[in-house]
Amino acid sequence: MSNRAAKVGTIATGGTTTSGPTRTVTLHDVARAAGVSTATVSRAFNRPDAVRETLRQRVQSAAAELRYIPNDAARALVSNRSRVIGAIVPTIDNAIFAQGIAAIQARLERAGYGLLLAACDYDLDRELAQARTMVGRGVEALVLVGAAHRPGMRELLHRHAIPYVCQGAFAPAQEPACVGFDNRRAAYVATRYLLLLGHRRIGMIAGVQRDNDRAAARVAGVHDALVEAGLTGAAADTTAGSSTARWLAESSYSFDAARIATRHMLDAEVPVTALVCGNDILAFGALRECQARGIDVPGQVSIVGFDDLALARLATPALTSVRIPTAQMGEAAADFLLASLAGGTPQAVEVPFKLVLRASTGPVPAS
Amino acid sequence: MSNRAAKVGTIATGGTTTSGPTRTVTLHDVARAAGVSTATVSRAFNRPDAVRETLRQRVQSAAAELRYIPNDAARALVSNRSRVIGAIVPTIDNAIFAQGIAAIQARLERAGYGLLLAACDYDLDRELAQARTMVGRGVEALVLVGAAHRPGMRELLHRHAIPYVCQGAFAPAQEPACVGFDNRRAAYVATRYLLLLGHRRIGMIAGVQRDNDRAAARVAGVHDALVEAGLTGAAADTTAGSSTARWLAESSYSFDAARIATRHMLDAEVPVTALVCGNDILAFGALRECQARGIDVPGQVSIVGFDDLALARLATPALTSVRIPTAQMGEAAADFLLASLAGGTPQAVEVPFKLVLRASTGPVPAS
DNA sequence: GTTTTGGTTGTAAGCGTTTACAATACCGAA
DNA sequence: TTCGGTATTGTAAACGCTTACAACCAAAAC
Repeated sequence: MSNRAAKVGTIATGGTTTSGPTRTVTLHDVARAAGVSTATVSRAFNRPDAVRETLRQRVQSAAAELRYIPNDAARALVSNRSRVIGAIVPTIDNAIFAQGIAAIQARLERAGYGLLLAACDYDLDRELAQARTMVGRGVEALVLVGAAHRPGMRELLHRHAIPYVCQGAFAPAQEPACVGFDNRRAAYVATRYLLLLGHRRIGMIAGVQRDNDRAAARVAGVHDALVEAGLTGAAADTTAGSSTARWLAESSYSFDAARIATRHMLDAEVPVTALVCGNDILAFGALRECQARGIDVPGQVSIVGFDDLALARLATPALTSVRIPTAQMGEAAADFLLASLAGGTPQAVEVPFKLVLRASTGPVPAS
Repeated sequence: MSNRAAKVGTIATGGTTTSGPTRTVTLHDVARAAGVSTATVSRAFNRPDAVRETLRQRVQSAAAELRYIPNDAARALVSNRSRVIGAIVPTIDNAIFAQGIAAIQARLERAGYGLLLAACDYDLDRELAQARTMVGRGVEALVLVGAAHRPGMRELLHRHAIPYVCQGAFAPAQEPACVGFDNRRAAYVATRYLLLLGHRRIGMIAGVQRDNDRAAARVAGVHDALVEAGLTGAAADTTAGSSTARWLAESSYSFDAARIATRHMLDAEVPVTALVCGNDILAFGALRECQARGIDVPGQVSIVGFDDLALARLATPALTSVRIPTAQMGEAAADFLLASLAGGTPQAVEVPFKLVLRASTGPVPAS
């Protein structure tokens, strides 16, 4: 990148005239104004102790006077360091990701890095295309969400020696560069809780599994618990809609879609008494659908969400949900990258999740 | 920016070996492989019709073979175009801004631009510092939130001839480059509604006004309506805590802070029967505080929010709130910038707001 | 007094692209 | 056949900055 037209204005007088945009102020201009070489100016900024106090001061004031702003494009070109890191998330408009991005941005800013952001809308092909663009733009590292990506992604990152970290899923076996939690176990834990409450007819409203390993892992976790409890065949297909997976409905992550999915589940021959949802949005949809039908939650149906959004505790009834430490995860992801850039080889980090019990879950109804 | 170490690997064979990162593939490499000059390769990419079909093909396949990715830092350096736009928002972790960012990013991506993002945490000094950094990084344009900024901001943008747009506030008189709505009028309309319901003791839980012109405008809007109704002196100080502004409490945008502010307002000698809140987060805090005290909403106190977050309609009671078309606003902001970059001089655009009536507001209690 | 050493500063060579400008090739017209 | 004109292509000069290397200077060491 580089500065657009800029300003030198009145070099001679050095006055702070408020004239319009003029030529860009370059290292050269500062050097001339300070009466030194460009090398000295560069050093004065990058390795202050390598230049004599007096000169440094002269350079600093000349730079300030001229309102010099270094051109990072030139700097990046020669030093091969852009000081920018990229992040590609499924969507920005989901508090989970927004919080993660916020944490990452804050951490990176403190370390002097900028954040280039893109949303792939849960489309891995698009994710790869965006990654390519970002590599072209010179990002020094990349934050990705989830452990599953197109094969080309690994190759791209590898060929360009770009450090990266997969956020939101802890799967060191599959992907050593990850920071997250065990989605499968979290879903398992949530389901176990329902089982403990006596529920046997447990259904799941899951997110779309295609291109989403977290959604798939959550389905697997619920399945694990059900199988363990002898409630479904171990070989049950976990593809939504398959004849063997009556307990599972897939839905896009939208409130209204979730209502529809819930409707189908509620209309089944043998209605469920509990619902595990792939995330809180889905859970709210399920909750609303139940309420619209006059089904009491948790009296007749218990609902468990996932993500523990801020609304979870505000809803009525307050939603039982799996809490993820998003900010902590974002910080850890940023630290992971920063460590890689510093030449280290950071280890995968697992953050804890926690099932937060609230009012949307209760014992299985007597009937 | 530029690519980090990369790959040439086996130029001779051109094979797709999966060797580790090697030298960066440059225009030169492609030119050599295709047997043409670098100029031709460059043209083949940037002005395809300026180079013969056969050659273009040769170049394309050579580039693909080598997995060439142009170095945007070099391109930016010489062409003075980074194809990156910056955005500085108060916070990413607020659905209002997240949605705006999402819309902007999507629109920019379609136009071939990247999005560099930063959050200033409602601190205008920090905003200015981040803007400087972004200018250094070479952003071609900037999206800001709100119409009020430090004086240095205008100067910076002007000197560097960087197009920008202020989002979230429509105030063409103060700031011609804006896309948003009239916060003051929106707050006025919300208050008028409460007045129509018969409320006379109306209070406001506002966001921190310092460094936040939207928050201040909303306070002004409520004030306008109160004055018009003869409910407070026209000269009333709108600074929270001032002796003349008993109707106003300021709070940071957090649920818990809002509860505290509400508590104070509720404890006043003459308790309010209605509360206008600076945003929905504050409204939820107020709602919760009321519920915790056994105060019925809207039976005893009516509450109006601002922003109409997704949770507004999910809360119990559902929240009456002012809806802002965030996505539309984001798109408009992006279009504004794109138009500026194309050399045009786009006009300020005003987007509509709408008071969405729900269950948290009702007629003033009989008492 | 001369040499060494170490700290400062300047010189200049790139970094990978774009793009004026020059050079060349090809076309049809005269 | 020759000439002007029009496509194509190549040559080479930036773009603004970092940094190896050389040059220099003063103080310390001999």
